[in-house]
Amino acid sequence: MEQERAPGPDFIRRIVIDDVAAGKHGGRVQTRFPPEPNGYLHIGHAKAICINFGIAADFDGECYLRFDDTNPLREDVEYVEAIERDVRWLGFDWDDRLAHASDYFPQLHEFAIELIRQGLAYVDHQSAEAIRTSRGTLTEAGTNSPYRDRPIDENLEFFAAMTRGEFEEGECVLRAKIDMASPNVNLRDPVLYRIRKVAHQRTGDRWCIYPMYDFAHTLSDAVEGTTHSLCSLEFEDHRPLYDWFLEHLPVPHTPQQIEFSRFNLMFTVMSKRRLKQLVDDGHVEGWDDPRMPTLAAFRRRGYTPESIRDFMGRIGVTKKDNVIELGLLENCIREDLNEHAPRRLAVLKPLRLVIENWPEDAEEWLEAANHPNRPELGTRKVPFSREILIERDDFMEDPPRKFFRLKPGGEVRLRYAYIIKCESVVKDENGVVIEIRCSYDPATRSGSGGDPGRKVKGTVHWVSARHAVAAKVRLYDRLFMAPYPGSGTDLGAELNPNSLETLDAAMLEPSLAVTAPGERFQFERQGYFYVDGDGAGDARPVFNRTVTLRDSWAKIERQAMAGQSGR
RNA sequence: UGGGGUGUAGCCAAGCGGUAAGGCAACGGGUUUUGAUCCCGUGAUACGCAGGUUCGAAUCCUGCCACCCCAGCCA
Repeated sequence: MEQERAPGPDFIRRIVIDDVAAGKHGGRVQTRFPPEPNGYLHIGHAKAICINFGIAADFDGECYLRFDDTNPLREDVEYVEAIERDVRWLGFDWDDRLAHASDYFPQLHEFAIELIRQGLAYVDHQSAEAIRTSRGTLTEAGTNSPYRDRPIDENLEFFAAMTRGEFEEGECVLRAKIDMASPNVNLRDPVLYRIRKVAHQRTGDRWCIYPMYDFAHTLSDAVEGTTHSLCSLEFEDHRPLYDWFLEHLPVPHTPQQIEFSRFNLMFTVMSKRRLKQLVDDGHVEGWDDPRMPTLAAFRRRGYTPESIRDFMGRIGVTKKDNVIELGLLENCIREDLNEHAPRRLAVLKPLRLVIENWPEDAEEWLEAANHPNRPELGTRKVPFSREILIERDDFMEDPPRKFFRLKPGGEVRLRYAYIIKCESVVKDENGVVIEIRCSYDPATRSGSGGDPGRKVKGTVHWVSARHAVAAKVRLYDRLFMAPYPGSGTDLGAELNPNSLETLDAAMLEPSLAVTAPGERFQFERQGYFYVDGDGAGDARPVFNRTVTLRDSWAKIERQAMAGQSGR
């Protein structure tokens, strides 16, 4: 059944299928998700996680979580903890396959020496500046370093001295000797090792030289036994270098690098630099602010890991540049929550409504379904009384056509209760409606079946004023106004000023008085809400809106608006 | 004007020489005590463009165009 929607194998899986069939790598499949612990994981990483762990699972293989921790300057344990938490939350398990590039430092060092012995690497004493200028440009070949042809013994000696810490940072580096005239800039004698006299979060002061990405990553794959090294498109022209290392060193395995396009989301920035900027500039409250695209933020927003995995399955895996519409992601979480979230009544922006013909102190507990399409989820009771609260948006004194909510003289059904009629309105001195006076029809109680011919167009949610529970509710909208933000210089100018609306006077049905962080509900007619764990210190529960319900009335309003302004 | 990639509907994406899957969005209709859900229906004479090969091409060949990535002692 689920199978029907399952897309055919993507191009990577197709390659893996062929490899397994051909008995390549002994029929084994091993992948890895290799984050650098220098920031939080965002939803773009989720694609790589799903691909790597997903393919391993599909082929009964294994996937490592390997930290590419080769630059102690920017890395921190705070990030490794956050990354582990997020990968686990997404639903993946690496068992004992947790690794770090730093675990391989000793072997990597041996490989470097081996390259020197073969005359394929040399210690370059040029300055960083000199190395850059001699690299040439995209259209002009580079020039050889004056140190390029020094004897192997000398290189061995200098590299040993580098390792011992006898040179200062920047004094020299170890470079591969490949081809300074290569049209592929990555092959113009890339730096293999640089000196960094800083402690590493795992190896401490053991090393003062650290390997560069290409060298460390390739050989970590090879040592670990990776069969398919899956990465994003920007590493495509690093592949010749990747293969060069494998060709020239006595590696135990020869993994194959395959590149896919990273995923982009409309109205979202994904680069670590820009995300950090949002945090540092105070545009959001932190890396896990629910408006951020980090996994930690999606978690606090109320997204389920299932919905994100579903989403990743739907966007596919190709080499094509892509920018996904927000609608698809929202569809995924709505689909999940529609199925699983229990329904509740909650009034976000309350307006007092008095039922004049309801006895002063009487109350009635009405039965309400927890899920309209899943009776097995049971029912609960909600109290009804003379004074109730309805949504401000559900009343209009002078409504447009097709508004079938409450209006003067109009009738509407109160969800799970009675049909009421608006008899009059009460306004304050400024003319603002502050109370609606209604009458109710006792014959119309929900479920009573009385007078089946009696129908009203609209149904409205409500809460008994006397029984209601106050709550704090956060309404989120997209962080950016610009569909493709980040292209300009001023990120702040592209922000949506209304990305967060905090409501302090939301009123909930009493069954919501006790909730646990992490619980999800649908507030009927409004959206899905998540109980945030940051409510500490506040007696009231705090709800974050995950996503609204689809709203065809809003669409009609928008079209009407467009029709008015657009001649 | 070096090298590496990519171009199928608004957004994704199948297709791999035999006459354009699917999802999301959009639009129309039905059910409905959530204007929700659910259900039904509608979209490319056409696959970046131009030639060519072939009985037959989105799929093969040639040329062109557009877009993305690369010159960190970052990953």
